[in-house]
Amino acid sequence: MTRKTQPADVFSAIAEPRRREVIAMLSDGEEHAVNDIVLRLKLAQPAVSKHLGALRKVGVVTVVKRGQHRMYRLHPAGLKPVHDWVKTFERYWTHQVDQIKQRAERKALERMIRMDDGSNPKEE
Amino acid sequence: MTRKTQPADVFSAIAEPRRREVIAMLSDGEEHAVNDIVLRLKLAQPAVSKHLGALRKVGVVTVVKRGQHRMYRLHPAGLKPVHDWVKTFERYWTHQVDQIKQRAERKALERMIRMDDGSNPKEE
DNA sequence: TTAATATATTCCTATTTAGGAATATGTCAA
DNA sequence: TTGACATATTCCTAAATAGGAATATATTAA
Repeated sequence: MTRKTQPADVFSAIAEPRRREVIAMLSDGEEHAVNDIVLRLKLAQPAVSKHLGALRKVGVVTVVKRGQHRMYRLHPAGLKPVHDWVKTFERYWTHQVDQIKQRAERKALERMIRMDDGSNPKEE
Repeated sequence: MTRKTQPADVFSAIAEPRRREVIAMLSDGEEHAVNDIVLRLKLAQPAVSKHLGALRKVGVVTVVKRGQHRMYRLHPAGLKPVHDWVKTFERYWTHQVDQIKQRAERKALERMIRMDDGSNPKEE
């Protein structure tokens, strides 16, 4: 897992494009041996093991020993924190965008009229 | 923005916890001056400017000059790539989990019976 | 113009971390 | 046991990057 310090949270874990590739490959819901991933993604074996270790540490994949292979499988629940976080912004690109923008613009206008430059931390 | 090299994509941009705090603060949909954010999040001003620069570069915030202030506003559409990506896994933690698991286990069993150790890249 | 305020940028440094090379560990087959 | 294969780990190095300090830039006020 690239030495000692690994992404501590799932947001950092998925920031790595290769790890998203690994996730994509595992998103068929099936088990895959490390070497399958090595061949498919054309990465070095240690690199794959490290990425899988990182994903495992944040709960995005699980592993079982099966013979001399370690079979990795996606554990999608590990991605739920990301989903929940970004889902709170979903409404912005659906129908409520206009309302929100209008509210913001109205308030901004108020501020301009009042000449309130924000140097007083009264908003806190 | 922390020197020259900045997160090139939105996944890396939101990996930073402070930047998610900035996003949270802007998620009221209104404009905020840099100094508002400095005061609210208790970060140094250069740090905030750098984070805002990173978020702007990936399209998560927009900025307008207003007097001597730069007013930043959330641009939620910039988060859509993350949303779209993670949304493809939504089904896993809803109702279809069992079907997928069962299919995976059936296939895994086939592999075991065939003693297919995966050393032949026939899956490609 | 000068001073004050708001923000951005540059330089520097420390930390994080991805990848390569080599090696270690573990499992199976002969 | 020995050898082949599968995977993990360690060591090293290079790149990315967060933050601090100092400075630059821009805008407004006097």
